[in-house]
Amino acid sequence: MNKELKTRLQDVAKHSGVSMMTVSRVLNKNGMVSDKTRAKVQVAVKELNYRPNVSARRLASSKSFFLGLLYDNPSTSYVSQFLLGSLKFCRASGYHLVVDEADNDLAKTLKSVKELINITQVDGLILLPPVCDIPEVLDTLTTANIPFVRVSPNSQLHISPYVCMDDYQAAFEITEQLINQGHINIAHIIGHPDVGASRLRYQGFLDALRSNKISVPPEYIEQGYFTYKSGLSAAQKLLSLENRPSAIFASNDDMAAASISAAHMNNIQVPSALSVVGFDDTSLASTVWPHISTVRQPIQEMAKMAVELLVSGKFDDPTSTKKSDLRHVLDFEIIQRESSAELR
Amino acid sequence: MNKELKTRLQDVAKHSGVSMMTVSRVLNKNGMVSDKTRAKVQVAVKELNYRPNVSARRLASSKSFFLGLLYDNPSTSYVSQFLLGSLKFCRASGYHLVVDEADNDLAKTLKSVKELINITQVDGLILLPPVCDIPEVLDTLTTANIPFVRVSPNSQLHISPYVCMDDYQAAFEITEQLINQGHINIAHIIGHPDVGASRLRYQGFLDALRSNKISVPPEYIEQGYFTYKSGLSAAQKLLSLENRPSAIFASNDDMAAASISAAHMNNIQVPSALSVVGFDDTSLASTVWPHISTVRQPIQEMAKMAVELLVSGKFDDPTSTKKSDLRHVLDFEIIQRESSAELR
DNA sequence: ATTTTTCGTGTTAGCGCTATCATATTGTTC
DNA sequence: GAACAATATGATAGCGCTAACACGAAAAAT
Repeated sequence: MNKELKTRLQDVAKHSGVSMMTVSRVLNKNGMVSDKTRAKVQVAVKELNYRPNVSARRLASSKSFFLGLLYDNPSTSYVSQFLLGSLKFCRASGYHLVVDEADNDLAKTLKSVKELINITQVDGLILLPPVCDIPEVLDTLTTANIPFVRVSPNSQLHISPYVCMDDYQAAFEITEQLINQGHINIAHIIGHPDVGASRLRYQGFLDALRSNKISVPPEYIEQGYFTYKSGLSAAQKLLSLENRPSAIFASNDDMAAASISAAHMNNIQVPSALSVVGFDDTSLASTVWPHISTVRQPIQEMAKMAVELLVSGKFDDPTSTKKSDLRHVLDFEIIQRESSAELR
Repeated sequence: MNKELKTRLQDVAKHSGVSMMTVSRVLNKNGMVSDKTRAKVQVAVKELNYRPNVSARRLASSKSFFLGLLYDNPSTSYVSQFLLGSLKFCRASGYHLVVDEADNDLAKTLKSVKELINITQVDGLILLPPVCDIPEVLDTLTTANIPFVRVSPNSQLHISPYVCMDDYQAAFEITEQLINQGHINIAHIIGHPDVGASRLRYQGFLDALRSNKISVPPEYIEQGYFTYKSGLSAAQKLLSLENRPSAIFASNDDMAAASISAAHMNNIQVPSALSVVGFDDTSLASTVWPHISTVRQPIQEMAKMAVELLVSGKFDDPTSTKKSDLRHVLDFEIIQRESSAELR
C-alpha cells in the first residue's frame, strides 16, 4: 500500500485554502458551505483527483457505507445481472455491497437480516422478490429503522421506496403484439404465485385479450412457478389440448424455453406452428433456439436506481416522505425474436 | 449504527487481562504470543463474540483488506457462480471484493488493473479465464508486486498460484462413459481457442478414444467459442454429415444446449438418436430439455480456494514459494442426465 | 445602534485498530 | 551467576476522516 500516492483530505484543504472540515462538508453535501467556497473546493478535488478513504470515513462517521442485498431464489441470471449492476454503482458511490441469500426457512432469513443490521451494520438494504414481500422481514427492518428499497414488490407499497417496471403494461403489449400477428388462441403460463409480478402480467394478458374481444377458455391458463420444469409440464398440457393454442405467453423466459422444448418434443415447429413469447430477457432468451421474443426488464438500471435511492439518504427518515415519491418505474422494451411470428 | 452493541478490541483486552496489542497479535496470527496467552485471548474473543472492525483495521494497517476480481466474458452463469462464491468467502475472512469486468480492449483492461492497484489498493487479485492468460496483465501485476491467483490458467503456470480442475481427466472420463454406452461415432465441439481448458478437454477426448482404439474422422471435430451460437453452427455441420455421429461431446454446456437445439431442428431425437454431453454443469444444463449430462466444475469451491490463497498471505513474497505449492486441483464429478444414453 | 438570529467556517477530539519502539520476561552460554 | 540473546508483552502515536462544538461575520430584529 503506497502511502505517498494517495491524496488526502488535508491535501485538498491546503490546495484550496480552507480547513479539512469545509472540504468534508462539500464532499458530503450536508452542512452549509457558501457557493464560492464550494466551487473552490470542487476544483481542488478535481485537480488532485481526490478519492475519499472509505475506511476512514466509515470509522469516523455514523454511517457504515455498507449496503445489503438480500435475494431469494428466482432465476440465477436475474440475480447475477442485478448483482453486477449494484456492485458497479455501489463502487461508484463509495459503498460496499454485502450479499446474502435468504433461506427458504423464515427463521434463518430473519437471522440473516438481523446479522446484516447488527454485525455488518448496513446503512440500507435492497430486497429482491420474493423476499421483498415477507411481512416479518419488512417488520424487522421497519422496527430497526433501517432504510430499505424493494424491487418489484407486491404488497404494502406505502412502507418503503421501490423500483419496478410496468409489468401489467408490458404483458398487455406483448400479448397485443401476438394478437396483431393474427393469433387468437393464446395460452398463458402464470408465474410463481408468491411473486406479485405474476399477477400483473396475467392481468395484462387478460385485458389485452378482452380489449380485442377475444375470449380465453380456462384450459388455456396454466399455473407455473418460474422454473423450467414447471413450464415444461404446463406447456405439455397446453399442447395436448384438443383445440391447441397457436401462441403461448409464458410469464418468464425459463418457462418460455420450456414451452419451446415441449413443442420440439411434440414435433411442433416454432414459430411456424406455435409462437412462444417470454418475459425478462435473461441470457436464456438468446441461448435457446429459436431465440425467444420477450420483454426486456432493465435489471441493471433497476439495480442502479435501488442503490441510488439508498445512497441519496432521502428515505432515511421514514416519516417525512410522501407516498408519491416511493414509486420508481423504469421502462421496458418489447424484443421481437424468432420464437414468435405472424400466424399463417 | 448502534455503538453500544459492538465489542471492541479494548473489551477483549480487558476481559482477558492483557493489552490491546497482544489481542491484535493473536488475531493477526503474526508476532509472537505465548501459547498460554493466546488461549486466554481466544477464549475471550469467543465469549464476547468479538468481530474486528474492518475499517479501523484497514485504516491502521498496511493492508487494504480488499481483493479484486477481474473477469472476462465467458458464460454469465459461470461468472455469477464464481462471484457468489468469492463474495461469501471474502466476507467470512473480513475482506471485501471489488469486481471489474475486463474489456475486450487491452488498454482498457490494463487501466482497470492499474486502478485496482493504485486507487482501490487491493491486497490481491483473482483472474478468471481468459484474462488470466494475458501476458501484459500478468506483467503489470508482477511488476507492481501484487499477489494474484489465477483460475484455470493456460500458460506461465510457474508465476502465480492457481486453482483448476483436471479438465483432461474429466474429458477423458465423460468420453469413456459415452464409449461404454456403446458409442463409437463421437464428435467433439472444441471450446474457445484462447481458453486453455479447451485444449485439455480436446486432448482428454482424443486420448479416451485412442485408448479404446476408436479413430476419429477429422470432420467430427468442430471449433466452437463457448457460445450458444458457435455451438449451433458447429452442431449443424456435424448433424448434416453423411456418417452422422451418434454422440456429441461439447466443450461446455452452452454448446451442448446448442447441439440439442440443432438436433431438434433436424428432427433427431435426443438421446435416442443422438447423445449429447456438455461441460461445467451451469444452470443451463438443467434448464434445457433434455437435461444435459455434463461434468460438474466445483466453481464455488474454486472461488473459495482462490480467496483463501490470497488471504493466507502465503504467496505475498513471490521469491520464497516453491513451484509445487502453486497448483491447486479440485475434484470434478460426472453428472449423468437425460441427454445421453446407451446406444441402441 | 444594539441585541438576536442566522450562516459559514475552523478547532478539537476521537472512531478502532496496528506500527513502532520500549520494556519485561524468559532462556542460553561460558 | 553475569552477560547476552531470544521471546513475550506493553505504551504511545497515529492512520484519514467526521461529530460536536466554538467562534466570528453577516443579516435580521429590536
